[in-house]
Parts: sequence; C-alpha cells; structure tokens
Amino acid sequence: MSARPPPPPRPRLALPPRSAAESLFTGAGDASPGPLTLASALFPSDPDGGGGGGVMTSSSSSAAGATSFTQLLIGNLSAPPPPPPPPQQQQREAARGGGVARAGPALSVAPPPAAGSVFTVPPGLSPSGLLDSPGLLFSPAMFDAFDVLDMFIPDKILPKRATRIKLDIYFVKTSPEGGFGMSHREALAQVTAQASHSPLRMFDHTEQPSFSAAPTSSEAMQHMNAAVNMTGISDMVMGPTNNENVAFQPAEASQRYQVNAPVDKPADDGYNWRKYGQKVVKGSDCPRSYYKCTHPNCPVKKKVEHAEDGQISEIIYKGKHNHQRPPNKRAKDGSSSAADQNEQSNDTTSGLSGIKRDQEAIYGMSEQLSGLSEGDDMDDGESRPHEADDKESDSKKRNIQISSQRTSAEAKIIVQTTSEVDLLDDGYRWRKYGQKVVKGNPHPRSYYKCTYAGCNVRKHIERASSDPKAVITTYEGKHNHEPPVGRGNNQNAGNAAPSSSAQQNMQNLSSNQASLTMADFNNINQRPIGVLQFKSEE
DNA sequence: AGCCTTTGACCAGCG
DNA sequence: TCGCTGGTCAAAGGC
Repeated sequence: MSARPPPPPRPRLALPPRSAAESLFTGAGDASPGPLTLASALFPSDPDGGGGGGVMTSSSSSAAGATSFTQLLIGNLSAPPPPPPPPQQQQREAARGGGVARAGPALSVAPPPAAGSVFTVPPGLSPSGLLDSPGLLFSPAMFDAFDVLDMFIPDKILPKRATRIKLDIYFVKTSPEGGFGMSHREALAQVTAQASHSPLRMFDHTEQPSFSAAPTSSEAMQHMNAAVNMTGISDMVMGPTNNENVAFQPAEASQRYQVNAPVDKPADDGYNWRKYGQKVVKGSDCPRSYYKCTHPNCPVKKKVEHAEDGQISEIIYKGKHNHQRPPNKRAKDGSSSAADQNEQSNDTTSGLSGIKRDQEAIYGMSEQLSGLSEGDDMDDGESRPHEADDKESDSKKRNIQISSQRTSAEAKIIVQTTSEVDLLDDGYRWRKYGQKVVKGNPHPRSYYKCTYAGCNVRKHIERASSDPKAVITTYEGKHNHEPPVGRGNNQNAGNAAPSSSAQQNMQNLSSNQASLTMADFNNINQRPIGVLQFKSEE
C-alpha cells in the first residue's frame, strides 16, 4: 500500500440504529416524511447505532462528526472547497471502489475506501453538484450498503440481492462523454409531460395502487401553454440545437440504442390497423381492443384499452413492422400527413394542435422506441420498419413492447427496454416511495414520485417476469415544471454548473436535490415507508 | 367492392 | 381436470 495523502475531511453518512429506522417503517404518523425528515431520521446524530459493513454504515467512529443529513450538507457546503484532486487520483478513487470510471467533468463519487467506512463525497463537491454531475456513478460497492438495509426491511419486501442491485442502480447516472445529448430518457420524460396535456383521469391499476395525480388548475394552464408552445417530439428528442442522435446507454447491456428522431408523427402512427378482437379484461370495466397491422405478413399488433369515458387509456404495441409505413390516406385529397412530412423532411413544425401533437409525440415515440428494439448496434441511425426484415429474429428475442397511454385524466407511457437506468433517469428527479411484488412476477415493481415540490407525477418501474433486463416504466401524471437544471435538458447544453453559492445550493437542495439525494442514498429505506404511504395518500 | 368493426366462440396458458 | 383469463378467430354487418 502506497502512502496516500490523507483525504480532506469528508461528510459522512451513517445509518441510524435499527430502532430509528423501524420507527419509520411502522409509520409514526399519517404524514409522509419528507426527504429531509427521512434524512434526519436515518442519519441521526447518534452515530453509534446499529449497522454493519457496507458503504453507509455507522461503524466509523468518525461518523460522530455527522449529525443530520442536512447538517452534513451544510457542513459540506460551508467548508471551503479544497482543490479538486488530480484526474489520476479521481480515477484511482473510482477504480478503488470497483465503480465504472467514466470520463466526465470532474465528478465522481469517491467509493468507499474500505469496509466499514462511510459514503463520502469528494472534496469540493456540493451535494447538488454531486447529483447534477454527469459523470456521477455510484460504484457497485456502494450497493453493498443494502446489506445493512436488510436488517430493516423484511425479506418479503426486498427482492433478492442481485435484483435489488439492479433495481437500485437506477440512481446511477452515467455519462460516457461527460456531456449530454438528450437521451431517450429525457425525451421520454418530455413525452410524458406532453402526453399529459390532456385532461387527466385517474388510473386504477389492478394489484397496484392507484395514483392520484389530479392536476391543479395551474398545472392545466401550464400545460395548455406548453401545448401551445410545443414544437413536437423532434424537438424533445433531438435537443435544442440540432438533430443529435438520442443515444441509449443501457447500464447492463452493451448495445447502444439510438434514435434519429423523426420530426413529427401523424395523428395515428402511420400504419393501417384492423381490429380483430375486443375483450373486457379483468380488473377493468373498459374493453381492450386488439388490432393487427393490415400489411400482409406484418406481425405487428397493438392493444388499445379504453377508459370509461371512451378515450384511449393505453396502447401497447407488440412486434415490429416489416414494411414501410404506407402512404397516408389523406394524401389522396391533397393534404399530406404528418407522417409523410416526417419522412420527407426534418421540419419539426406542423400545424397540429398541442394535444394532437402530443398524441403524435407519444405514438411517434413509441414507434421510434419500437425501432430501437432492433439490433444491438443502433449507431448508424434509426431503425426503421423496413429495416426489420434482417433483424426480425433479434426483435423477437427482445420482444420489446412499447406502449403509450393516455387518458382523459392521466398520461401513461410504457417503455419496455433493456435499459433500466435510462428509464429512471429521465431528466426529472424521482424519489422512490414504494415497491411491491405483484402476482405472477417475481420481480418487484418500484414506485417513484417526482421530487419537485407540488409535482404529482409518479412512475413505476416494473421488471418483466420473463426477462429481468426488461423494464416497463409507466409514467402517471404530468410534470408541472421543467426538468431540473443540471439534469435533463440542461445537459444538452453542457454540464450544468453547480450553484455558485452555498445558499443557492441549499435552496436547490432543499427543494429538489436533497430529496433525490435521500432517495438515492436511501432508496431501500424508503420502500416500506412508501408502501405505507400508499394507503395514506390514496 | 373492399375494408373495417363488431361480437360470440374458440384456444392456450396457468394455477 | 377444471375454471379463469387473455388473446385470437371468423362470420356478419356497416361504412
């Protein structure tokens, strides 16, 4: 062991004694604990509590210096930032923790130097900056902290360890280049927001809590405005400056999904469908319609569920078109469809109304993402339907299903892909508030809520029972805010600089980032709480 | 005439 | 084996 300069003082996070954590799980009150409340509860001033090995532990005596999480943050923010370590040191630190060191702008979460140490933040790094850091990546070793959490959470709630790691790697944020083009996750988030421009309706899911995401009038107004100003999915996907590809960066898979986003989509998805069945499915009073693509030998089907008010509540695409999009019927009478326009140019504008464009965006996104299911190498551009022939087998293997859902009350988008990280890191900040293992699927669903104050958007992430790598993310509600600075869209314009002042940092932190911080640091901690929240919130 | 929807029946998977 | 459920078929009818 070569002598390493003693690191500067770092904030330390410590798990509370078991009793403290249990007190949370047992539900001390109806009110859901806020992130900082959780922080205070989970990171009490008493550092001598239980816990064990792992990243976040209280075994370190130096943890006595840490009081509350807030104080930790304050302390970190207040301390004059020492000069950042040289890049070599950062890399060493990243490698030491077993994490994936990625080139990125000066940001890495220092992995635990040794068992029994605590989660550390590199010197000069503010918590908000940490969260916003494109290069942020929690090392696998950090997930060992879940060992500690095993003490607090019943086995029935937590999945097996391996799965847990996968699930909670969600808060890993990767940036291969340090800079961010708009990723599909961000585009997806925007799609979500746009998808929800329509009046909202409550979803009632079987075997899962229904989410109340009733919009406020201000939200509705905001989205009305957004609808007016909306420029379409192409803007979302391509980013503000150019037609950059949208790169999918699955954490576990090596394939790189990529979308050269078409500009706009027709009101329908551009294909012709024939309804071949309708069924009332269990748990829903609304019928589900089954459609096939009318193109000969095209295997694509879609299921459309309707809400009670007759509006489409869910669309699930299955399969992939093995043909080109047929000419739009409307072209016959002289008006080219958006799909036609889309194929003819990259013009991002159309005269469609916001809501209609919204719907198109969903369909378009679905289609684009559906194309993503093809092949492992998407680097060369969009996988279009007519390219599917030689990739069909691969498509079948992946069995990617993309669905977009909208109702009069709520918008849902389901994307099943092999990438989990992308789906979680959609540009917004999420707090995990629950998890549930549903019948027929050994993998738990995870429930997330947007951490932005007053934002009711939620999403749940479900693993396919057949393929643990396949993740279905369902968005519910609509964001009443833009993606937080430093994540999401802002990443397109480069790396968001941390707030210049500690005060600003704390403001940001208290409103959003601290929430995410705690959600990230205590993902599992919050699960049981979230389960309890289901009842109280509904 | 062609295409689509409707709708009851049928099939397959699963517990 | 039986019942349940989701998915599909196919005849009939409508546009």
